[in-house]
Amino acid sequence: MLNRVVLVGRLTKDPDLRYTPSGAAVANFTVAADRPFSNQQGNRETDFINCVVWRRPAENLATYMKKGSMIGVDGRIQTRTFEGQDGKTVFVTEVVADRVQFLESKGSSQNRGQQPSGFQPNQNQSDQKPASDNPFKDNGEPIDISDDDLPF
Amino acid sequence: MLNRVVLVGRLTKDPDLRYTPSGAAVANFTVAADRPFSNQQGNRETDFINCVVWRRPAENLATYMKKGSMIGVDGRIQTRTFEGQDGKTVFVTEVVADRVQFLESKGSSQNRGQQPSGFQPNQNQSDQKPASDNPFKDNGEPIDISDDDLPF
Amino acid sequence: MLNRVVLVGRLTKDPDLRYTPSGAAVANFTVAADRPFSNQQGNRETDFINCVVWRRPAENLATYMKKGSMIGVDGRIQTRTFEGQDGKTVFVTEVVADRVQFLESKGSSQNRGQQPSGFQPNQNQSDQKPASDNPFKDNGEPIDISDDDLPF
Amino acid sequence: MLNRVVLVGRLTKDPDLRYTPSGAAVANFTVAADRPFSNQQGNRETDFINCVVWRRPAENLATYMKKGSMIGVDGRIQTRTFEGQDGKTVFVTEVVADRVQFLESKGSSQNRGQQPSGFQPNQNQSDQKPASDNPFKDNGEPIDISDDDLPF
DNA sequence: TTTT
DNA sequence: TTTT
Repeated sequence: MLNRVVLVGRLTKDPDLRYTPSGAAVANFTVAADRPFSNQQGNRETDFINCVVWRRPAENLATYMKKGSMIGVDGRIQTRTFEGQDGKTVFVTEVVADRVQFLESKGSSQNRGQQPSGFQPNQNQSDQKPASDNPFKDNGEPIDISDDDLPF
Repeated sequence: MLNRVVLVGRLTKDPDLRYTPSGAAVANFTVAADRPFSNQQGNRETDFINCVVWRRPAENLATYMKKGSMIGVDGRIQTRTFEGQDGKTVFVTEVVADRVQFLESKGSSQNRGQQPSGFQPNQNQSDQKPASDNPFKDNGEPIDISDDDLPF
Repeated sequence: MLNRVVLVGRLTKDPDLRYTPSGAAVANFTVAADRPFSNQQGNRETDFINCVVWRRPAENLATYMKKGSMIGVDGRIQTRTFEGQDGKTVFVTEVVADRVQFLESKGSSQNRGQQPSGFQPNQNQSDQKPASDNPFKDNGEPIDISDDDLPF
Repeated sequence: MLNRVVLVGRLTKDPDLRYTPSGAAVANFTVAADRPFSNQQGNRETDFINCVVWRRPAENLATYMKKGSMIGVDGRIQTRTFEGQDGKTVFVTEVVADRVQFLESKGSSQNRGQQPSGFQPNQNQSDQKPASDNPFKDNGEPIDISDDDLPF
């Protein structure tokens, strides 16, 4: 009856932006958050937390943040199940972000080189990623996500 | 680099208390947290969030709380993987509780009847649960949990 | 740029419900939250955290919760200043609740006796509280709260 | 009984590091956190949240972070009172940090010019601040803070 | 007493 | 100005 999560960490990959049949934007992303203390072997571990954000913040995230960018997430834990390809029920635990805070735009050097540094939208994605043979993955076209997942 | 979770909800079952080979107590439990708003079909959904707590609070949880008890959890999200029985890697996302707050001891009527209400430890579990044929599950004996999972 | 608070504790007094000139409900209340550990003198201290909630949840809080009731609060810290009666600037730090969760309805015995226990609205407040000679305090009439404080 | 705060924002001034009579380090600082949405007049407001951190993290904060640095704070709300200089009781609400996360070391240009950019400790504070005539303020000597405030 |  |  209360369910609140706050994360600060880095994106493990570029956000994956898609659209529901009804046109709602949804972005999936993973936050890598280093644990504050080291384990018994003396090294610090990292949690890789799957997150999802809907609508306008989803589009902003995909525009401004990329692999390695540091972000803050304010949201809640959601659990859901779906039918796996082998017919088995798959259990998913993920964070639904109410708000995403951009904490760094991942400067020039890690920016795939040719990119000027600074806070520029990644408009021409065609320069940056090889064309996908999945026509639904990289061009913002509707894919098979149910509108039932919309949080509000 | 920041990773904080706060939950309030009810236990979906009695906490599952075990011990590592080195004798550290660990309790697994699931918190059911109703979402505050209803979905498009007009009904409220629930998230079922797997949690783990170590050491003394694990023993207290198993002693005082049971299926249906309302608790608060202050912790962090942890992700880990293990080898499934089919050889595949299983990904787990769960909450490691730093602190568990007892908000209700689940009063008499749901207390399997014969129990007096109030805040009594569940000492003689033998009255309450059928004997398990897994000798490691219900008597607090060490089972196969790695001490590597100890958070500190 | 991220600002999140979660509290669980008890109301130190009945919520104070008022209305802005434009008719928006606002309730002030204080949450007593015991610290988890005891101090050097061996006793546990308590934090008394001032909170405010707006609109419908404000009215619900005033209807269903009272002094001693346990609640959960999900919100953010707000700071503001105002001119004190001595002309000095007063600094206020309080929690603005986005959501308030009722965790207990404060059972019968503490319920001013004549009240049946359970989850009944306190409709006829006139039975319960002596009439105030401040006409603005107990009858829901507009008082001097600025609409500027409205969070959204 | 649960009391958790997470903040991300910028320091409004250099952290104020002091020591208790028994030698425990304590740093006071204020975090400026912009609200996510704009008010009715169309501008975004900011909350200025007073915080305190003890021991080693206090010294690290004072060493590595300064006015304008972005930090994350994981802690709890604390309220306390003290006798004001006019004999009146003063009420304080502040955040006690369990953990402080450095999110930016405040690069060169804002670094008072002569400082090389990067993540260097501010060792020779004498270059940066005018000598104080209060011998207790800038040299790490014990001042009048009670050890009673120590959180653990 | 306020940061970018 | 403090709750159980």
